[in-house]
Amino acid sequence: MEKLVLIDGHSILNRAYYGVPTLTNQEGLHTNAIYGFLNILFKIVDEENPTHLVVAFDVKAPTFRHKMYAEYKGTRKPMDEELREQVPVIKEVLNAMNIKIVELPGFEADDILGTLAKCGECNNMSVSLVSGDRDLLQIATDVIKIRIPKTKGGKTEIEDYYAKDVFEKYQVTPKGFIELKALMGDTADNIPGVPKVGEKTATELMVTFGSLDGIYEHVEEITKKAVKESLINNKNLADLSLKLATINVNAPVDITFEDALIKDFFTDEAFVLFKKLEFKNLLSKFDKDTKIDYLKITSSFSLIDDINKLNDWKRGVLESSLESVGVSIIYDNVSNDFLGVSIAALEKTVFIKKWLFLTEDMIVSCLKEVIEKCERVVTHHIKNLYLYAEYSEGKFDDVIIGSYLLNPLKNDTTVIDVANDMLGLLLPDRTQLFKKLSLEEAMEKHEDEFLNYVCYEAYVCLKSKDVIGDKLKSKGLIDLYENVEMPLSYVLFDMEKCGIRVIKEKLKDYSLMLGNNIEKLESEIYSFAGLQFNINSPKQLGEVLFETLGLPGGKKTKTGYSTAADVLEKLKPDYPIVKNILDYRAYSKLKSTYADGLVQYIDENDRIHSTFQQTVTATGRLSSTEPNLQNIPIRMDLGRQIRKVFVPKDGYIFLDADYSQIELRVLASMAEDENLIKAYSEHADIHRITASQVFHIPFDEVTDLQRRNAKAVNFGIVYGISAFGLGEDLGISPKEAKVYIEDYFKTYPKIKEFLDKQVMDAKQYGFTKTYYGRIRPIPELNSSNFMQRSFGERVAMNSPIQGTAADIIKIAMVKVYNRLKSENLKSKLILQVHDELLIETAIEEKDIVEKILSEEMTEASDLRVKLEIDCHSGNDWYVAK
DNA sequence: TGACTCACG
DNA sequence: ACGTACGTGAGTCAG
Repeated sequence: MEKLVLIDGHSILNRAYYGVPTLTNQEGLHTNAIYGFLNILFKIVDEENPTHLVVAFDVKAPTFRHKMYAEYKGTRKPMDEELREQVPVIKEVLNAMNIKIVELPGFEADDILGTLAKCGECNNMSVSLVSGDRDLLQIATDVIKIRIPKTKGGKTEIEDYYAKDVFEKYQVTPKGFIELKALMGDTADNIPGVPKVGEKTATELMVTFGSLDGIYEHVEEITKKAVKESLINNKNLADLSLKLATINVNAPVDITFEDALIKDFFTDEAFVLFKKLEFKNLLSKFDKDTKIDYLKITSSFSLIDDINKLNDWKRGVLESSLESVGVSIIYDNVSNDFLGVSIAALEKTVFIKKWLFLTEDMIVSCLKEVIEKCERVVTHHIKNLYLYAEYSEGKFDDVIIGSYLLNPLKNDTTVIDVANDMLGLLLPDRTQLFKKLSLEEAMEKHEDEFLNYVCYEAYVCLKSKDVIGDKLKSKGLIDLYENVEMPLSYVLFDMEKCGIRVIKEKLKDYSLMLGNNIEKLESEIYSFAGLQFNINSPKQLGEVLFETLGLPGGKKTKTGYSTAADVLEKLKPDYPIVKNILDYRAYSKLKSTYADGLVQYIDENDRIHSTFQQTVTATGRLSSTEPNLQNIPIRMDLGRQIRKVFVPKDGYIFLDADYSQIELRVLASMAEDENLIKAYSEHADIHRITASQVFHIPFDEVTDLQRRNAKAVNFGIVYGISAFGLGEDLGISPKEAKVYIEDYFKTYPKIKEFLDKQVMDAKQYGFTKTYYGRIRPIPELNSSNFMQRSFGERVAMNSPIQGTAADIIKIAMVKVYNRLKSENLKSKLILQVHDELLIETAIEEKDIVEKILSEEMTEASDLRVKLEIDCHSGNDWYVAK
C-alpha cells in the first residue's frame, strides 16, 4: 500500500529550533533547527517507510485566514533572526534531497497539508501528517494519522492521533475539535473565540450538546448566566472563529503524486550541504560512492614502492625546473609510525611507500633532494617536515597555518577542510573511507583507496597554495603569514625538539610529599564528615557539605551544588572541614596534574617536550599541550615549588624575560590616550596613577585599597569591561562597579572611544583586527540572545588587545631566535608563556643573551608606548621567574 | 562526552 | 529580565 507522509515545514522547524541547543557551523550560520528537523524527518521515514513525501511551508505574506483577525489583534511576534536564517537553508537541503516542497501564496501550510491529506485518503493511501500544531487534529480520520513530535530532554517522542485518539483525549471528534477551538479561541493563531469561554467550558458545552449548532439550538438551557449571555451576544465572533479555525481542504494545490514520490535523499548535492552545515554524524548515511570529486583526477596518482621507480621519478623531477611541490608526510594515526611520503609535482602525484626494500632513510634522502631543488614546498602541519628539511626563508608554505589566519575560529582544520574551503573539492575523510581501521591497516587492506587518500593530501596542498595566498593578500594577512607565522613555525619546532630539562628525583619527592599531605587531609575530612566519600566528586562533595552537614549555600549549577573555590572560600571561616577540602583540592591538583602528570613526558635525556600549537586559539596566542607548560603553578608558593624541578642543562642557566603589562601598553597605544601614554613614558606605577586620576586623589595619598581597585578596573578594561564582572571581582555591587567604570572612562575618554569603535567595527565587518592585521570573526555579535551578544561585545574589546600582544611576542620570538642563531650562540629559546620567554643560556653567554632579549623584545613593536621587560636569571625556573 | 574544577597569562 | 569578566589545557567524575 502506498503511504504518504506530509510535513508541516515551519512548525517542525520551529519545534526543532526550540528543542535543539544552539548549534552553528564555522561560518557562524545557525544550524540547530535544520539539524533537529532532519532528525525528526529521518526518524519518521525510518518508522513509516513511506512511498511519498511532501513538506509544506507558509509563504511569508500573511495569509487570508489570519489577516481577517490580525487587524484587530496585532500580528504575531517576529521570528528570531537565528531561526529566520535557517528557513531558506532547510529548503535548499530538502531540494537537494529530492523532497517535494509545496508553498502556496494566500494559503497556509495547514491548508496545503489538509488538502493533500484528504487527497491521499481519496486515493487509498495511508497518510501521516507531521506537525507541532494541534490545529491539524481536525484532519484526523481512520486513515489519516496526525503525528506531533515532542522533544523531551534531547529525545524526540511522537504522539500519534487517529480520529479515535482525538476523541479519547479531547472528548470531541476531529470536526468537533474545530468547533471547540472556535469557542475557546487561540491567541497564538489569532482566533478570538467567545469571551468567557475557556478550555473547560468549551469542552463541557461540546460534550453536552455535541456541536456548535447544537449549543446554539439549546443555548437557553445553559445554566451559567455569564456564559449564556456571552454566547448569545457573540454569535458573530463564534462564526468568525469557526471560519478561522477551519482548515481549507480544497486549496488549489497543483502537484501530482508523481512529484511527491520519494527518490534518493542522499544525493551529491545533499552531501555538499550536509558537509557545509557540518552535520558530521549525518554524513554516515551517505554511500561513500557519492564522493563526486573524489575520483576525478586520481588517474595521475601512482605508487612508488621500489628504488628503481623512485630513482626514475626523482630524475624526472630534478631535471625539470620545479617551481612548487606539495608534500605530505604520512604517519599512522595510531602508532605514529612513518608510513611514507606523498609528493605532488609536475601534474603527477606519487606516494612513496616505506617497506622492507624501500627504507625510511632512502625516502627521506630523496625527499631532501627534491626540497632542495625546488623553489617552494607546500605542506600541512609543517613542523613534521622540519624533521627532514632545514628552514629557509620564503621556501615553505603551510596550508593549515594559512587557513588559520583566514579563520582562527576553525579549530581542527584538516587537509580535507582545506580542499573543501579553498578548492571546492569534496573529499572523504579517513573514517569515511576506512572506518575504524588504522591508516597502516588501510594501506594493506585497501591499497587503491589508501593511495588516493594520501596522494590527495599532497595534491590539495599544492593546488591550494595560490588560492590561500590570494585570500591572505586580499585580507591583509600576508605579512603576518610570511614574516611572523611561517618563520615562527620553525622556532616552535626547534623549541619542541629542544625541550626542557627536569630533575626526575625532585619531581618524585614532590609527588610523595603531596601524597602524604593528601592522605592526612583525607582522613581528617572523613572524620569531620562522619563518613567516607569521594572528595574529588563535586556531586558527592556537594551532597555531604550541603545536605549531610547542612552547610549554608544553595544550588548554583545545573547538576547540583557548586563546590567551586570561591563558594567554599566564603564558608572557610565558619567550618573547619572546608579548609581541609580546599587544601585537599590544591594538593591533589598539584599531584595529579603536575607532579604525576609531568613524569610520563620525561624522555631518556630527562627532558620534556611540549607541543606548541600555532593554529588553535581565537586570538592568535600559542597554546601548549602534552604537557601544557604554560600553566605551571606560580601564584601560590606550594605550587610554585614545582618550578624548582625545571632546570637548565649543565653549564647553562635560565634567563627568563617577561613583558611588563604588555596588554595595557597595547591598549594605551592603540587608543592613543595621551594621558596613559605619558604615564608609561614616565615609568610610573600605572595602577597608582590610575587610582589617583580616577578617584581624584594626589598620587602619594592613594591607599592600597584604591590602588587594588584601580588595578582591577585596568584588568576589567582589557577583558571587555562589565559592571557585573568587575563587581564580582571586587566584591562590590554592580552599581558601585558601574561608577568606577564611568569614572575611568571620564578620565580616559580615548579608551572608551577606542573600545566602542572596536565593537562598532566588529559589528560592521563581522571581525576584529589586531594592530598587525590578525582577524577574529565574532558571529555572536549578530545573536538575538542578550547574553551571547554581550559576550560578542566583550570579545570585540578584548581580542584586538590580547591578539596584538600575541603578535608582538611572536615577532619577538622570531627576532630573538634569529639573533641567537646569527650570533652563533649555543643558548636556546625553549619556552613561551604568552608574555614571557625562557632561554636556556650558556653561562658565558649570559650578558649577550640578556642584551638580545632586551633589545629584541622591547623593539619588536613600534607602538607609541615603549615596551619594557623584566629579566631574571637562575639555576631553576623558580628562581629565574 | 560533557560538566566541573583549577592551573596559567 | 536576561546572568558574565578575556584566552587556554588537563584531570576527574558520572551518565
